[in-house]
Amino acid sequence: MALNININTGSSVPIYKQITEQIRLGVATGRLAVGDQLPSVRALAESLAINPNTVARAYNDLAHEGLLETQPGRGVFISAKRQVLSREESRRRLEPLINTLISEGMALNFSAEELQAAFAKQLRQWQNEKGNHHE
Amino acid sequence: MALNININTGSSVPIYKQITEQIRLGVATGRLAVGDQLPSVRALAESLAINPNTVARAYNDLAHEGLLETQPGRGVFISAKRQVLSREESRRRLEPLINTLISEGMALNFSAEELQAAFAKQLRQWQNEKGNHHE
Amino acid sequence: MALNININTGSSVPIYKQITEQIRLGVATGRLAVGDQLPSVRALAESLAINPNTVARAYNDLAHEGLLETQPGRGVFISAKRQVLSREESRRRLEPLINTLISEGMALNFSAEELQAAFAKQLRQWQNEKGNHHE
Amino acid sequence: MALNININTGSSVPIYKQITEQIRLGVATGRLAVGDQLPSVRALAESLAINPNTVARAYNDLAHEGLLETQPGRGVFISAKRQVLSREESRRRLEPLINTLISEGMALNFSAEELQAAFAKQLRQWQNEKGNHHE
DNA sequence: GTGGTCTAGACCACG
DNA sequence: GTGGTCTAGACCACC
Repeated sequence: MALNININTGSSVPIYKQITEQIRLGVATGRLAVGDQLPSVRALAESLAINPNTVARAYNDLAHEGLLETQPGRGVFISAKRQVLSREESRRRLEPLINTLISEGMALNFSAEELQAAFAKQLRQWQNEKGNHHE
Repeated sequence: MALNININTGSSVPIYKQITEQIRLGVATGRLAVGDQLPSVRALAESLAINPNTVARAYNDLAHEGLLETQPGRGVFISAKRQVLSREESRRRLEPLINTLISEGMALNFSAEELQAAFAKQLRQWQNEKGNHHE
Repeated sequence: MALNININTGSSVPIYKQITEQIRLGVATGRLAVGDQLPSVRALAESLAINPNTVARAYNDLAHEGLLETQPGRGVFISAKRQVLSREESRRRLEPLINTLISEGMALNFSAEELQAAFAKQLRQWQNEKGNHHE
Repeated sequence: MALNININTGSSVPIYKQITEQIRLGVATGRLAVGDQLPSVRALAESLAINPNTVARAYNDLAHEGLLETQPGRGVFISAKRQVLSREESRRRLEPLINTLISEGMALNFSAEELQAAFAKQLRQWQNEKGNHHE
């Protein structure tokens, strides 16, 4: 199944990050497998109606991470996924992300229960998306 | 209890956001109570070795959120909590925060269940902390 | 129709407020419609012969109010209208505006009835104006 | 009846202006008559728990306007009220005040009807206050 | 002393 | 090209 990238130009998240994030996630969720081919810089830029430089930057970032490879003349491919972080290191990185969400959520006047519910709801939506790709 | 703000000038997170974040956190945990006076713009700027304008911007943002009040000539104070944003707007702002956590969490190879559990655990810690400050 | 902003540097009203005020007015009267692009920070600063930071601050304030959106690298646009503040907060902010009008009006020796009449008259003019822009 | 001045230190309106405004209004509404004595700078400062300099500045402003006179050694008194502005000039000054209220009110998402109602309601409150003083 | 406003000019991220 | 952030330093209003 081809990767379907969605861009929100109104968001404060930079476009190139939206792209890298979605590809990274596609790999993490199994939607993109090792060896899969991605659209060319030009093709993706055109289909998203954005600047080719922006796509190039996203691909470039991912190539530096080793998540994909550009084979000149052939195209762009997902390369082997490597588990670089230890479980413990992953937890260490996760914690501040959670704390940020909690403190900002509380500043927005949400109770712990509301935050919990909103988080669970959003998680379910993500899982549904993932489920659909496996059909 | 005095608030101790720490700044990391090397971080990609803007300084003024590091400040707002830590003050929000102080309020959320109960370390900062309604009516508490914060250090003056100049004093905080000096102790952090940053420009007063940067502190002023942080205070300004929080004042707009209704978290604190600036009284020209007198100082800066934690204000009584009130619902400044509409619920709809609050939800609109909460959503991207949650999505960031989920997508980064998944990029870290955590399952939905693990994320949910980690979030719930962290929330419980916050509530305990807050309880302690209310003694 | 292009928005024509006029600045009075001699006024005691801060420049950034003169700007926000005129843009708010443009939106309220319908002269500025959703999706319209505003002049860039630098362009407006140059045409008004003021510092770009001052324009940026005005735009920033309006963005926080939800009246416009800044898209880094692309420009500044009028955003779809939405209820950003809670009704309670909106009323809280409206009240001092009304009180100022009343006390200044009374200082000008107008009776309550005269003020009421003048206000109603002005309101009608606004509605006519707005109607014209919607044609 | 003695003048009862109320100060709101949390307001964005400077304290000295709150004082001048209330005295000006007391005269306009007849609550303060020509020849009435005002509390001394020191006495008023103490009763309001504010800085004497602030009271002095307020009295000073009003003395410059000719609304009150300080008679050294005797006290501060309301002096003759003079109608300085022509009716037409008053109207010219009133109009922009009304327009500001309307455009800001609309930016706060209030309809013309809501603005009209809020204005009428606030006006009634002012009249009740005035009425009470005449009892 | 306090915060508010403005300028001038720099550097960065983004498209 | 766009806006975002930060610094340095000035002047003002207020207390």
